[in-house]
Amino acid sequence: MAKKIAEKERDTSTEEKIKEAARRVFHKKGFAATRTRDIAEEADINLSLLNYYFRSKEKLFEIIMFETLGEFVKGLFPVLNNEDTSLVEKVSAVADHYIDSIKEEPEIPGFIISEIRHNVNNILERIPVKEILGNSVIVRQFNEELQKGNLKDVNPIQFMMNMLGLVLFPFIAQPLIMNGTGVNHEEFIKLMDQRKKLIPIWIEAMLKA
Amino acid sequence: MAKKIAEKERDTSTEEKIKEAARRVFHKKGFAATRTRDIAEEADINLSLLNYYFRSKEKLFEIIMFETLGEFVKGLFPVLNNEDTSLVEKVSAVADHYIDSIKEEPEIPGFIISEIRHNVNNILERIPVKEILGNSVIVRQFNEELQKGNLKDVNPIQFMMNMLGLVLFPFIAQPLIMNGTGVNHEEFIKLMDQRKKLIPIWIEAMLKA
DNA sequence: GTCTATAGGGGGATAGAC
DNA sequence: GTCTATCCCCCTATAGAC
Repeated sequence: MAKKIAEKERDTSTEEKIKEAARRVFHKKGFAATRTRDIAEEADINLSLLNYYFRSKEKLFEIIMFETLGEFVKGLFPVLNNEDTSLVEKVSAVADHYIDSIKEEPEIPGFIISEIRHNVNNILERIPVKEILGNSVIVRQFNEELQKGNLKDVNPIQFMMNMLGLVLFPFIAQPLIMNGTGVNHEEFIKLMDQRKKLIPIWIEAMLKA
Repeated sequence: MAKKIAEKERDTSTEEKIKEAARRVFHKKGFAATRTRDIAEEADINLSLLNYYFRSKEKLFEIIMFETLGEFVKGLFPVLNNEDTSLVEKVSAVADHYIDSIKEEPEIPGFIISEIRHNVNNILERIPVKEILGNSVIVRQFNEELQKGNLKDVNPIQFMMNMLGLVLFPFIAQPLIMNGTGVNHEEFIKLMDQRKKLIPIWIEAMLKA
C-alpha cells in the first residue's frame, strides 16, 4: 500500500514536472515556436514521456492554455463580486491584483493575447467569461450609479475596457515602451507600482467626465 | 527598351506580390506558424521564387516586420509634432488615426505585440522610437502645461501609456472582449468609433485628476 | 525569371525493450 | 513508467533545366 502511494506520487510528480515545464516554455515562446524537445529538456525528462502522459503537443498546450486563462480571469472574480467595496475601490483592487501578479509572471498577458489570436480549438468558449462579467456586482454597481445620475452615460463595456486597458496595456506593450522611452526594467516596475494608486483616481475622474 | 521596362515591371510585380502575400500571412499567423508554402500559395507563385527574391523566410519576415513597425510608429509622427494643436487635440487625433487605420488592418497591433516578444533580431533597435517620442512636441507641451500648474504632476510616460492604452488595448484584446461581453463585430466597431470622441474627454479629465 | 525535383534536416510521435 | 531507436512527414532551401 505504501508502495502504491509512493508509485502514484512518483507518477504525478513526473506529470507535474512536464506540465510546469510546458507552462514556462509555452508562456515564453508560444505554441508554434516551442518544440516538444524544448519542454522535455526543461522538464529534464525523456521526450517520449511527454506523449506518454499527454498524447500530443496540442493536448498538452490546451491544458496549459485552459489553466492559464482560467487563472487569469478567475482572479478577477472575488474582486469584481465583492459586495462590500465601491466601484472605485474595485478598480483599485483590480489594479493591485493584476500589477502584483503580472510582476511575478510577466509573460502571461502577452501569452494570452498572442495565443488567443490563433484561436486554437476555441478554448475561450470553455471559459464562462460572459457569465463571470455579465452578472458581476461591479456591473450592477455601475448601472446603479448610472441611474442615480452619479456618472456619465456610457456603455459599461467602455468602463471595463478602460480599467483593464490602463492596467494591462503597459505590460502587454512593455518591450515597445522600454525601447521607446529608454527606461530600464527597474524603472518600469516603479512606474507600474505608481499606477496602482493613480489608476483608481484616473478612473474616478473619467467616470464623471 | 520598352521590353526592358516591361521585364522590370514584371519582376518587381512578382517581388511585390510576394511581399504583399507575406505581409498578409505573417500578420495573421505570426512568424513561427507561417510556412513559406502558405506565402507562395497566397501570392500565387512558385515556392522557389520566394527564396530567389528574398533568400530566406527570416529575411522576408524582417522586411515585413520592419516596414509594419515603421508604418505603425511613423503614423504618429506628424500628429505628435503638430505645432498648431493642443495637447488634448493631439490625443483626439491619435485616437482618430489609430482607430481608423486599425479598422482597416485589424491584425496589426496583435501582430506587433506577438512578434516583438520573441524579439527576432532586435528590429526595434533599428527604429528610432525614442527619438520620435522623446523630442516630440507633445511631450514638450505636456511639460509646459505641467510647469504652468495646469495639470497634475506625473511622468509623461504615464500620460503616453494612458493615451495609447485607451486607444490600442481594446483592439489587442478584441477576441477576449467580444467573447467576454457577447458583442459582435459590428457592435465592437461602433464602440470603437464612440471612443474617438470619448478618449480625449477622458484624458482631459485624467490630466487634472 | 520561373519551373520541377530533390536534398537535407528538424520535429512530433511511436514501437518495443527493460 | 521510463528508456533507446527510429519512423516519417513536413518544411526550408537549393540545384539545375528551360
